[in-house]
Amino acid sequence: MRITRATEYAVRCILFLAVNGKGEVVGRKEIAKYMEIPGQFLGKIAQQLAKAGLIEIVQGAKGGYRLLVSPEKISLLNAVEAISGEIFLNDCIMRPASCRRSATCSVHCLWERARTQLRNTLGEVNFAKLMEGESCFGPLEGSSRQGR
Amino acid sequence: MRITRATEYAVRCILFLAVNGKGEVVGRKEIAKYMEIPGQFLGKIAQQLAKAGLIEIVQGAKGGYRLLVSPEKISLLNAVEAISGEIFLNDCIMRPASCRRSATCSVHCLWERARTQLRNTLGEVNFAKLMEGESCFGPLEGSSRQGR
DNA sequence: ATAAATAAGATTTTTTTTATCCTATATTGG
DNA sequence: CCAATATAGGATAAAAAAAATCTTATTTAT
Ligand code: SF4
Ligand code: SF4
Repeated sequence: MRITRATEYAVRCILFLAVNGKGEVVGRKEIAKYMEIPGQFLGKIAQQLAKAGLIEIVQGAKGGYRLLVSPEKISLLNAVEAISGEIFLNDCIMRPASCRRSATCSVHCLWERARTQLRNTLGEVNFAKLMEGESCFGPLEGSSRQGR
Repeated sequence: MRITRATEYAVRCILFLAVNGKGEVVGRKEIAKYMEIPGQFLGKIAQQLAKAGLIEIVQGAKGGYRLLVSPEKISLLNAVEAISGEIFLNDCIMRPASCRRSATCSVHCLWERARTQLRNTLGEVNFAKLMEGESCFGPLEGSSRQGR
């Protein structure tokens, strides 16, 4: 029940690009160095982010990555799912046919609820917020009170 | 971002024991057959459930497993964490020292929030509810409105 | 005693994750 | 145009985690 390292790296990468300004090209090595990401691995991750339309890859000397979408329009969920694919918590949520009980299983329903809630929480915060660091404090707007 | 098969099996096992009644000994093979769990694998899982104090293992002929705790006192979270250990969503939540940014990182805070929320959701439902199947419908008592 | 059942440790197999290697390609600047 | 610089992209390797099974030992009912 963990996000993968690749996902964590992707979040850091987007965050760094966001801080440097949307549209600004930042070298892969620079990102890797500052965000402590294995350089080549970042390359692979960038490919997926590009495929998801979040960044553009600029080749050649002075190449690097450029954020295509405004930070406030990228949610943490977008970043996570761009790398790991849609979040399901259990196989039966992804493919109900994988378990013959799924239609009537009350546990199944719980997973579904937990999943929706998790996705909502991650979907509520965007990278503009994350840059500011404000998301640490107070309740998220639009969400009913929950923890902290 | 998935629960493991072992965890899913553990949940099924407890559910089956709960349906058969607390204190009742049910053979491992019977559980495995009805709940479609690889028999020997269930043995391993049972060891962990026993270590967590949820079940008792009864050896010998007519042996099997016996639920030690009332279904209403076992939350889904208890079952999950008995097998997978405490839920953290990211390494930095488990060991803040693993990332030097953790003290000031706003993403870190988000993971913390998501984690708390997830654990709360799983902690709110118990196996008595799951047996009834009621947990599928309506909001969970005690929780502010969320999804569905 | 014997048969029936699980325990427990070791081991194997499979899958996923993480990372790197290598050749190709694009871009900049002289 | 050429050389230097950087990333792309496919293949592969290494490591870790998950899933399952094998083997021998132990326990208990009859
Ligand atoms: S038993 Fe329920 S929760 Fe488990 S896999 Fe089947 S449908 Fe999903
Ligand atoms: S950057 Fe933030 S979220 Fe990522 S590991 Fe470090 S503290 Fe955690």
